[in-house]
Amino acid sequence: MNLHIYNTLTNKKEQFLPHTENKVSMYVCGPTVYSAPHIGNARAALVGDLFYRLLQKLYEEVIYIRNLTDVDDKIILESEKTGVPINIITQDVTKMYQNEMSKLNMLEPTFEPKVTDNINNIISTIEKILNNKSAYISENHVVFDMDSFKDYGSLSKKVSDDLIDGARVKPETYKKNPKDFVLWKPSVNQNCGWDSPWGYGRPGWHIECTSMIKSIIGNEQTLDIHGGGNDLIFPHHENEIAQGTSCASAKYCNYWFHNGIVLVDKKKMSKSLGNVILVSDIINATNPIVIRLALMSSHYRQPLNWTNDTVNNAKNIYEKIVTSLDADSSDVREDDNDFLELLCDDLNTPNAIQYLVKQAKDSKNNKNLLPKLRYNCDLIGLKRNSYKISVELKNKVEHLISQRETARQNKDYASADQIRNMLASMNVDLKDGPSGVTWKIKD
RNA sequence: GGCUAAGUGGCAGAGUGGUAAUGCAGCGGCCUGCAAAGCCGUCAACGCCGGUUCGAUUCCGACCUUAGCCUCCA
Repeated sequence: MNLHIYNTLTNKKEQFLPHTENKVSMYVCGPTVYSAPHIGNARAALVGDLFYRLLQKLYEEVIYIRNLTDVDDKIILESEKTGVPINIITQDVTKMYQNEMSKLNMLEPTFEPKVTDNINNIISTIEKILNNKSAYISENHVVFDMDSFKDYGSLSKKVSDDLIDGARVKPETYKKNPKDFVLWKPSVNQNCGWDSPWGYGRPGWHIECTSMIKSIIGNEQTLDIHGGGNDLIFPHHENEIAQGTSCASAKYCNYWFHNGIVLVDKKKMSKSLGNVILVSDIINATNPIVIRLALMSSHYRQPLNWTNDTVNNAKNIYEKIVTSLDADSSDVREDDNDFLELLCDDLNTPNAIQYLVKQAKDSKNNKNLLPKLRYNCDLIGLKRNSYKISVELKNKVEHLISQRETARQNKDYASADQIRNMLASMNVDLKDGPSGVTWKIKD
């Protein structure tokens, strides 16, 4: 089975071929840990997670790297604003992020590097770039020299002059060219800086990714897949290509994927608009697996407009699948290549979900489909929530149900309905089926 | 202004050179004390204008609209 990925580099869907047979390396830009994760962070992580799950099915060895940016102006700003020390902010947010991603059933990446653990690697990558004469030192900054890199714009398809036409590039006195970007900058903040050959300072934004990738896969290796939100294409990933090409002789990366952003009311989520939806807000109100499904409901490259309907839709689909799975307590699994094939088509999750719904429906008349349905749910990370139902709760529920049954037999429907409402308020869902009453905890 | 995408029923969202899945909502029915679930049936859409073609929603071009990027951003 061949995986096809839409490559931002070529703007085409291409067959994926790993640089080294049966070994795949993938890097996905993780969050800057300065504030609580939002739904956009979750979407990016989910796309990485789905590619990772798929690659693991297809290849023997898969390295999945997702970084944590714990050095950044925004973090320093947050610390100055709140008075909370930088390392406390980054630790707390990191914990929050990891915890929430795990609730959304994201697999742990193979590596989860942090900038603060990689300062030496970053310094040595910058030295390589300087040695290759692709950067210069100016006013205590190390600056990437865009004159040394002719392919700039290959990813974003932006022609050089357009960048200046926007007239929003602030010309800095230490830059020879407005397109040049900072690899290392001086730091006045005693709480955020490291000694370097260029004085006390800290890395620029872009260099960390390249440096951490190279430190894991090797400086002269080509990364197979690099992903992230499409708002990172320019300038972040463009700059990564520039520096990643200038610190080694190998090609930097073969395949680039970019996920669309999450819109709220058809507008980009942003703090200034005040429409940011936090992961914590929604996974407390809704089953995280439903949220996961909702995030998969549109193709990853499309913008995803987040509305109540997005969630309701996912809830309904989840219910259907779960109802079918509940029909059988077995946990036999069986490969389903038809399903895998849908995912191999550039991660076509809407199609895959459609397939699942149909499979769930068909399995009602054909129990032989259940092992495949289970396998497919596992593959995309749709797991059941396992509720710990205490003995007390179980007894209480069953006692109330038997009271209700008595009432029903006596045609005392007012009491029966009252008990059903009481159970509903305990999050217990009743169904009066042909073979008696069944109940479950609502997800 | 430049660049990149996208425009499908009430909503969400697939797909295709021969008029179009699926889910939700709606409507009608079966079932039910009622409900939920389930089942059956049903209504309804391819931005606009040209071109290519026997035939386009699907390919090509213009236009319009929307979103994103060009400044931190997943």
